[in-house]
Amino acid sequence: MTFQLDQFLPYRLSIAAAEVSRRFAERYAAEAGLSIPEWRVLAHLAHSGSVSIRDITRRVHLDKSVVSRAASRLEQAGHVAKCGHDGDRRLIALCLTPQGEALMARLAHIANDFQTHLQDLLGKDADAFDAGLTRLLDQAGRPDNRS
Amino acid sequence: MTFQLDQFLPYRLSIAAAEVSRRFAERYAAEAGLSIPEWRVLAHLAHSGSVSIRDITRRVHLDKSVVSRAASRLEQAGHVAKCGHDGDRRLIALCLTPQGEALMARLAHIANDFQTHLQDLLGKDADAFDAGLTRLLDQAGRPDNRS
DNA sequence: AAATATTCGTTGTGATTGCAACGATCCTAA
DNA sequence: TTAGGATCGTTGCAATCACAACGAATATTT
Repeated sequence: MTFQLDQFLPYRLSIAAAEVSRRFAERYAAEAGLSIPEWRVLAHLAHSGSVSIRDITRRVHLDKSVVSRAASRLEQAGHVAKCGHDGDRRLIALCLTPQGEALMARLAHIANDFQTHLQDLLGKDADAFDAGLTRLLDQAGRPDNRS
Repeated sequence: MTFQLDQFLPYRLSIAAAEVSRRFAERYAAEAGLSIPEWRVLAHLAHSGSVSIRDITRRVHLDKSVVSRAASRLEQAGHVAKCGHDGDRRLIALCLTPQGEALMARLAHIANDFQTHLQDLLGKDADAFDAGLTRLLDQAGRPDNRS
């Protein structure tokens, strides 16, 4: 039974993802000193308006403790404000401050550039690659409701 | 400037890789109680014969401290033996024990099944998806010589 | 309404990671 | 030959993560 690790899809996928993330993280770390969780929280807030930590946790694939601490750091940096939620006092409504919006505008530009760069790199395989990702992600979200 | 995190390629890639790895890790953790680094070291040894930690570090995309500790655990579990290298006494020659080979035979079967499962899931996009991964990985290995 | 269960965000904890020393060994050049 | 530098594997350390426990607030059940 032969087995070649470097032809094994989960391995290749993992290395590719780590490398792509590392490269992109370099850029927004240089721009704003953000960690990966901080970037994700910020990016999610950018197109979701006011959201609770629970919502972010669910949509952004991070543990709630990670989101909580990332949100605190973002708040301390002045990018995010924590307003109490109206109806449910357990919830916290996170939203971007004007400063956070300005930062996110710059980051969105960087992100879109990076995405374009990747699509160029993928060339003719770009569409099928993305379709494949969709299939893997659909399968992922299916069975467990993530604790 | 609109930005949708869940259409952003590095993010999608990262989630997909994490999910695929998690699923596969479930299987070999159930079979042998291995961590991801331990699995990678074992899998690399399976088709590389006797190798040093340095070699594994380079080919398997893990820090040398991680490889070192994984190798120690594998040795303690009896899957791997550390023989001194012939010419260079700085190097360590890692190789599978018979027990390690037997384990790896079972794991190779599990891995190949999983790979087949993923390819079925990808369907007609499988080839292009793999080609895309190759492009991303080629780009990755290019510029820096990884410390 | 009272009691119980569930959910929210935070915080504590053990394990793991990445990075930087460190001794030991080997290589290179004077 | 010998001194200076490079490389090997290990280990120490700070930062981070996953998971559990917790108080507070809300839902649900009786």
